[in-house]
Amino acid sequence: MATIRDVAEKAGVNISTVSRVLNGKMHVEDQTRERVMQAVEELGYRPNLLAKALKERKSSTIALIVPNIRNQVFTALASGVEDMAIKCGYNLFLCDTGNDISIERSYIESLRERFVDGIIFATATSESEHLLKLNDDGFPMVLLLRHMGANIDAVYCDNYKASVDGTDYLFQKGCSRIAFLGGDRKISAYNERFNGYRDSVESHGLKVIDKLTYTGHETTFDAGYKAMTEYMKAYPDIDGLIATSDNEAIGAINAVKAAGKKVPDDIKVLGFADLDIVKYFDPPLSVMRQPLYEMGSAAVEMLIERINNGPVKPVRTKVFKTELIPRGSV
Amino acid sequence: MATIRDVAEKAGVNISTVSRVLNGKMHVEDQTRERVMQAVEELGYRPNLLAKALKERKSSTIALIVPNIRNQVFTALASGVEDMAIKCGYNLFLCDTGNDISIERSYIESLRERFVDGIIFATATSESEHLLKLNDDGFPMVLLLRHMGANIDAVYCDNYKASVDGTDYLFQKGCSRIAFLGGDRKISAYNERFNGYRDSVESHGLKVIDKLTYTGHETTFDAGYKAMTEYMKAYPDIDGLIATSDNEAIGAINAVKAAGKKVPDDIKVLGFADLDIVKYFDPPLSVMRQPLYEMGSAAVEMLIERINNGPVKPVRTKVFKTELIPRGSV
DNA sequence: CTGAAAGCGCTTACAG
DNA sequence: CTGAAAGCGCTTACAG
Repeated sequence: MATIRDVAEKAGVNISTVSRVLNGKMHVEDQTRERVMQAVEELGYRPNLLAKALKERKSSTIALIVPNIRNQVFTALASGVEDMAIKCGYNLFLCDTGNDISIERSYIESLRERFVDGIIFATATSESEHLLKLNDDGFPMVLLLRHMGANIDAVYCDNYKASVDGTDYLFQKGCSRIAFLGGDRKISAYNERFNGYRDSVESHGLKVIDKLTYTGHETTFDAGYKAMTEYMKAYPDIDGLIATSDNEAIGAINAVKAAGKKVPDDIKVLGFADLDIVKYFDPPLSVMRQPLYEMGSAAVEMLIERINNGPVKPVRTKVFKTELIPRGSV
Repeated sequence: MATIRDVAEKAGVNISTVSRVLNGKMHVEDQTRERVMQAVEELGYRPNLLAKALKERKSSTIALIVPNIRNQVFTALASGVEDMAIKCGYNLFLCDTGNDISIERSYIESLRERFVDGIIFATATSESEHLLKLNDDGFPMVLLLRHMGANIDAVYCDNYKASVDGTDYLFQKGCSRIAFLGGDRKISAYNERFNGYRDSVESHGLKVIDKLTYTGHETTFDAGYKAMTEYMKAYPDIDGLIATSDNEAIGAINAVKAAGKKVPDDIKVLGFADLDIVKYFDPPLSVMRQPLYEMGSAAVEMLIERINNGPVKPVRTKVFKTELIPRGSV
């Protein structure tokens, strides 16, 4: 590989001049520029970004940390993050923690050793003290999907309102006995969605159906199936379900079918996210839609702003609106 | 951040000694090592991997290039790639080309500027001349899922045999009029699956049903829906379908249902991949299973071997077996 | 076993 | 507008 030295030699100038031409910061005489560019061309010169980064103390890389990339929620997020990162001149490291906090820690360590300019976390829980600490260190970071209160930049959606609206919608469609299918309360999104559900149900003078057994679970198809099966046993009069994830909603629908009941006639089911596949199910899943791709893009924009401006500016949050997408399951 | 110089000073040794302790290559006296490690500890020293990479000409990063991360085939692959990369001490760049060859080119350029040690491509087509060239340059790379003939390391599955077996299976289950739902023939996997289908059908003395209109299409739900709808019109006696992707298969099943027919009673549908979600559909999708996660891991192992051994060794390929997973759709 | 020095390929004050 | 020099933080021959 040709270096800046080779280019300088070929063009008959000093390496600093080559650097100036390539970075376009200072005025360089047209003739000189021409000669440099020609040398660059002829040698097929490509700058060594490692050297540049070492000197500039800026790598133009960012990282996205997710708990499980095979969950389509995070895939959609990753897609938005990746596209925007590239658009802004950054390359993206993908890190999958598998929900293991010690793996997350070691990711953070190696990413800092690589001088990534910032990190987007889609893994925050109320127990993520290491994230608080990282933020206090002034390291550029943005929480995505899940927040930790007011001290860290974050992009998420209006989970509480979405859940109120979603539950109200089920009532409006004739449900009178609505259960909630949650996720780990240590995750802000799930906690807020529970609160929204609870407030809607109580405002209708009814009682919450939420077996706290499911508090610690993951939002998987199988968890949804299992939970719905038990709900139907424990509360035979259930006629509606709001799930905190599409995966659980689909699993729950399968459980309803397996029990010989019908969706939406016997039990209406509302999902949360609008993953790419859910409209192809039978019945197509009605959801509170989160604009995941756009949220991913927004997180990158926020992160880059933080990278450029440093930790001085006030903490920012961007809260996306959810949208009810009525389909066949309600 | 503390540097190696700070550590050396604190420990009262030369920076080269610090380097030796940290890299553990040469013998260092126990006392000296102790002092160094203590200084490292006290300062919270972390090495600058950019500087290390610049000096060693090895970044310990690799990249995965996919056409569309939102297609679960590539998510499953990425999961295997990421886990194995981390296990081997590499960080992973994720690059999504959106099937745009000029974006792929610019990814390759920036990745080389970042001195990634190698790249895994899940994007190869018969028109990927730039990949041929990169390989000729001696750059470490592995093709994943799709190969380009014998000159580049590759990991894929036995598409031809899988397709023969899959089609035979449909015959065995009583089908006599089996259509094929393909993908772009410029992609080795799709081409080989067509060939397998064709040979099976012809060995039964029957004719291929494959509207070449679909040759250039993407393997999406909607493409599957549309194609199946037209197939049913053009060939009302169709009683089986082998799809080259799960997405198309699901779309096709929906088309069958929409036409008032039943799967599998009227038309049997076989998918290809075994994406995480397909067993939750109604009916659950029968598939030829590709071990995507394992294929991703294997590609990393092959790539790292290539990185360590250079371009001298003969080209290697690893071909995974597929497995028939019978479920409800056949 | 350890130190002093050179160098990886850049950028950027500092001169002129 | 351009050049010469220092330095980013490491590793690794070269001496001793």
